[in-house]
Amino acid sequence: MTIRTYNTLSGKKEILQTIEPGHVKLYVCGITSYDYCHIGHARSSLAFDMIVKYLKYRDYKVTFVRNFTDIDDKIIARANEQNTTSEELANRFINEFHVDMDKLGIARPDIEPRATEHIDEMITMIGELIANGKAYEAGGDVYYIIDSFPEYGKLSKRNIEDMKAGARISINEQKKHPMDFVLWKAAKPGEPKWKSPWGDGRPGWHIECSAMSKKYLGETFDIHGGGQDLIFPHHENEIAQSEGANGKPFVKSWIHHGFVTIRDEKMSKSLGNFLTIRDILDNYHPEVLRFFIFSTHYRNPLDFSEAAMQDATAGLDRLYQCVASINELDKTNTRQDTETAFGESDLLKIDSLEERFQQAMDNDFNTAQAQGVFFDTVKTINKIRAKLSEKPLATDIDKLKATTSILKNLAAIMGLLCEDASTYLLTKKQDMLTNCDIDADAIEALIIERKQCRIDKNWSRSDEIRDELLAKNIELKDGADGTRWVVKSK
RNA sequence: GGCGGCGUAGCCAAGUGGCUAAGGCAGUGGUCUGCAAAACCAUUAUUCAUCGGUUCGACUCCGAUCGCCGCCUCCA
Repeated sequence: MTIRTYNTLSGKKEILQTIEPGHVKLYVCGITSYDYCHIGHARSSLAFDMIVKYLKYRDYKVTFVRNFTDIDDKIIARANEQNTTSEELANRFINEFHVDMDKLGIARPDIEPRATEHIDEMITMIGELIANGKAYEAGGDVYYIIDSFPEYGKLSKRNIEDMKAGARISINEQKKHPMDFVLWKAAKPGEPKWKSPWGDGRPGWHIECSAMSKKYLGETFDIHGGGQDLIFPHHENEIAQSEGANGKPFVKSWIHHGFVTIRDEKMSKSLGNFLTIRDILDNYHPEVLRFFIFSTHYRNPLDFSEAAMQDATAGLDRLYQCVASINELDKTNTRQDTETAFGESDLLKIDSLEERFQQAMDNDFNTAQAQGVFFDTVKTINKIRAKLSEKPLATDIDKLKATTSILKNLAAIMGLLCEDASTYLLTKKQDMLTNCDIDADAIEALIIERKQCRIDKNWSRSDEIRDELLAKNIELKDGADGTRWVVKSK
């Protein structure tokens, strides 16, 4: 089996063929660090975290580079507002980014290069572009000559003439062609600046990724990723820069993920429909966010809502409850005969779990389908669990435990089921209890009272207790081994 | 205006021309329960925005129409 990924450049799903056998070199555009991260950033980080984890699971070596843009107009403007330096501001939000990523359980990339630490590499590349006749200096700025790169537009599938018609390009007297983009910006008074052959200034946005990817991954590498909004102009310009300077293909395959929307609109500060990762984690377990993000394919838009998060919570709980119920099985009272609870079709489902998971994930990382495979398996496990007699077959228990173990390993690729199941459920229960009008001891006391009522067949008082607790969101579950309680979600 | 994408059940969401159109949430009926809950079983799209076309056969390919979204300025 082979992994196939959708390549924005070709517009098709393609078989993953790495330049160096068994080694994927991946570059992802990271954040501009001037504010807290929102759930769109979370989607980006989570998508590539999942991709890296899956590639490793499929035995690829992965070199993963994700940059920080720590110098740009927004950073300078925000630093001025806050009476600080752009360096301090950028560093502060890089730290906050790491705090959020750690909470989400996202593994660090192998290399996290910062733009300001690669000014020399950028200056070198800009020099090469000027030497190749693909850039010019004008008043301390350096611009890329769009017309010198005939393939300009090949990623975003647009042509220069059409874009001129769009007429939303700001007029800049310095530019020879309105679409020429800046490689180096002359410093304005009071702005951070670096020395260069064209005078003091700072790099344009796009050049950093060309320079840093070259340094860490080479002139041509396997996969470059980012959000769909980066296709144009950022990634288009990166191609022009890198291929213009190196004379070699830049990237084999481009992966772009979709947006998180709120009420079907892209999040943006101007619309005020903006949610930070922290806002979400205040109210939801990180795995709920992960479950939600991976419930659709990474290229589709994903609409955030409280209802969707409740659905995700219910789904994740179902997975954890299944794992917990199997963990609780013990083999102290088992049989050794051959009357298995597994039917033929059950075995077929159970035994094909990993293969079906791989099929889904090999197909452009189809996490939504993979989640379907998980639930299909959970259904089978629950069915067998319900069929087990009081004295079950030892090998049946082994099989159930082996299956949940595989399930957990596969779910971990999406960062799901990473906690101990009973700990997750218990913690959740305790968290929810703090919002209830009653404590655990009082609940236990009522359960004991109700137990006696039930022995006495005093059903009215027994039901009264149950209703009383239910009014406080506590739900009772009578089982063979006594009564348990759960906090009902709203 | 140009380009890209989407439209599958009440909601969310898979579906790489041919097998019963996955799965989740919600709902309904049943099993289990003293009654419930959970779990399990069954059930919920003769149909995939609409209309045409290609094909022996299309949710899947092509064209048109309608609706929604994104990019074309910073953006994950």
